[in-house]
Amino acid sequence: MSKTVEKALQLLEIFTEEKPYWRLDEISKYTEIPKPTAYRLLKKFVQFGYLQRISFQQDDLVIDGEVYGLGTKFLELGERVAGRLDIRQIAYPYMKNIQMQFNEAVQIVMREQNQGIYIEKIDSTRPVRLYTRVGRYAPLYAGACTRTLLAYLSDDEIDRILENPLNQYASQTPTSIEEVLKLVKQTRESGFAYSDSELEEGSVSIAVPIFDRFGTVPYSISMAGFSTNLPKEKVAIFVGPLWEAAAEISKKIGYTVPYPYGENFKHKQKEENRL
Amino acid sequence: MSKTVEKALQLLEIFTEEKPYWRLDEISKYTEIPKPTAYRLLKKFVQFGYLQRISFQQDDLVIDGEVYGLGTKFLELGERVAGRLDIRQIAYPYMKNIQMQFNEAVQIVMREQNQGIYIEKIDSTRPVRLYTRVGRYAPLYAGACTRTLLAYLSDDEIDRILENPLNQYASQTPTSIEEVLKLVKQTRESGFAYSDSELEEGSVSIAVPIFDRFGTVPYSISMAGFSTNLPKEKVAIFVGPLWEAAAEISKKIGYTVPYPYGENFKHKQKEENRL
DNA sequence: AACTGGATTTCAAAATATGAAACCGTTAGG
DNA sequence: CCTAACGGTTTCATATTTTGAAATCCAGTT
Repeated sequence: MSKTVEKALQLLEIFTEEKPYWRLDEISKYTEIPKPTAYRLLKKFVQFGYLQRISFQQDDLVIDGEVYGLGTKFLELGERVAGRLDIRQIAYPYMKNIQMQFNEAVQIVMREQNQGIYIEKIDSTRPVRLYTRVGRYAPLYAGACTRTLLAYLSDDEIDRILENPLNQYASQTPTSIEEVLKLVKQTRESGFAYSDSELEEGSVSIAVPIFDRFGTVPYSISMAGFSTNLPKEKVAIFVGPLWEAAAEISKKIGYTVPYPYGENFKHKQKEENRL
Repeated sequence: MSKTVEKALQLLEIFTEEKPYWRLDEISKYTEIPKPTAYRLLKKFVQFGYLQRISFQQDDLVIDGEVYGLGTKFLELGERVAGRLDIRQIAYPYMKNIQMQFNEAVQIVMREQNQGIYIEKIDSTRPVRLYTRVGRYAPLYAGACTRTLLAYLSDDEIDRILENPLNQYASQTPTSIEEVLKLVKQTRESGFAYSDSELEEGSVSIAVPIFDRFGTVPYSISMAGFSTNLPKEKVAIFVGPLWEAAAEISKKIGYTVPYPYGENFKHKQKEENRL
């Protein structure tokens, strides 16, 4: 059912970061959708603003050219989605504060079912710096920010999520359920997560949970950079300010219990949890 | 042709700022698409992440609830579109500078065929302040930022654009072609545009053009606020810094001719233009 | 003038969408 | 505890749409 729409939406999927612009016959060949069909779909998407015909004159991009690319309608609708995440406005000053202290990238990740999504970021201003992207999805089991989200789910939910196969993204991505559970346990005990080369080779991040009024952890806040600047031995230096920020943000979104910095974390966990 | 996809995309259009969340049978009634059909379309959109099922527990929103709303996929793709507009990175520091000087909202608008679209903004921090939104579309004939874009098109293009009917958005929206042309002429002669209550009642904005390497005006930069803070008599105070910023930005995107501040603007216009 | 690499259009066959009606699951009311 | 009401979901025969090979068009080349 809805095969036509499905085909249409699959067509949209090819406009990736890696290859954002396509000509009709490339699309037709790549997707194996015959030219006339692809043509008609593309035309509809253009009509609605989801795609645009673009061309490049040197570096400048001009509308109505010969290749297809994502349209500004996505900007519009993306902003509309962003608008309802008022955590962003709340968190921003605290993020800025941390970024100014350490000049590392700071980001907020939100849980969305079995994934995390970056919903706000501030980049560092170092000449060589890590880029994170708002809107990027990441698995819950790898990387500090998403693992923080995972750690504060119930054991049952964690099990359910870990039923899906684990991908190896970089040299230190945990590749077995046991490894993930061990890291989850660590996070629960220490109250923060540390990752090095789990999602991206050479990139390190430190994350702590943000609690909402129900005591669940819908968001995490993290710092990310390279291991030279964020070595594991110095974690304590960074975790403190992150906790402060997370505590303030949690309070503003309705968490009434005192934020369980470090030591206290452990007995926050439900009794029946096995980890 | 592509009726099915068309219907599907029309369905997406109902998720507006005014009514962002819908239940299935509301959708069915409102769009007059029978329930099973709407159901199947919605399901596909959810599957691809363009829509989400959401519910509200007090103020918090929870995934997998009973109403449909736009999905975070739009955040992702919106950021991707934003990424290719590197004018944003270039312009941001200059925008910030102006915002700090006057504490008014500052925005960059880009021309996209017959419309303008807000692609970057900084809000003022005043207690009562104007909100602009990135991703918002505006007509070229009304409002200072878009009229600046209009003014630097050729007469022919202006005529073509003004063939479309003019909407009245607020008390001062120009409602006849003559009015628009008069304002265009003013803008061309003075090198900036001023608007008061053209798009939104009570809101004022002042805009100047940003030139690219071809000498065309793909963007404009503007300040916006309320008439108490930005009265017409004091325009000169604001235009200067805006020109400075626009000149710097223009230079950075490849405009090699000296930026034609005020007086010089007039003879920049092509000879054959009638205005 | 002929060629080429693409984008469009055509049209009958084939696949898909359609929607009235039935069904299901949860909540509300008596 | 039963029944109603109200959504969401599924069914299935019919009707509409999609489909895509081939033909055509169009704008640069050669």
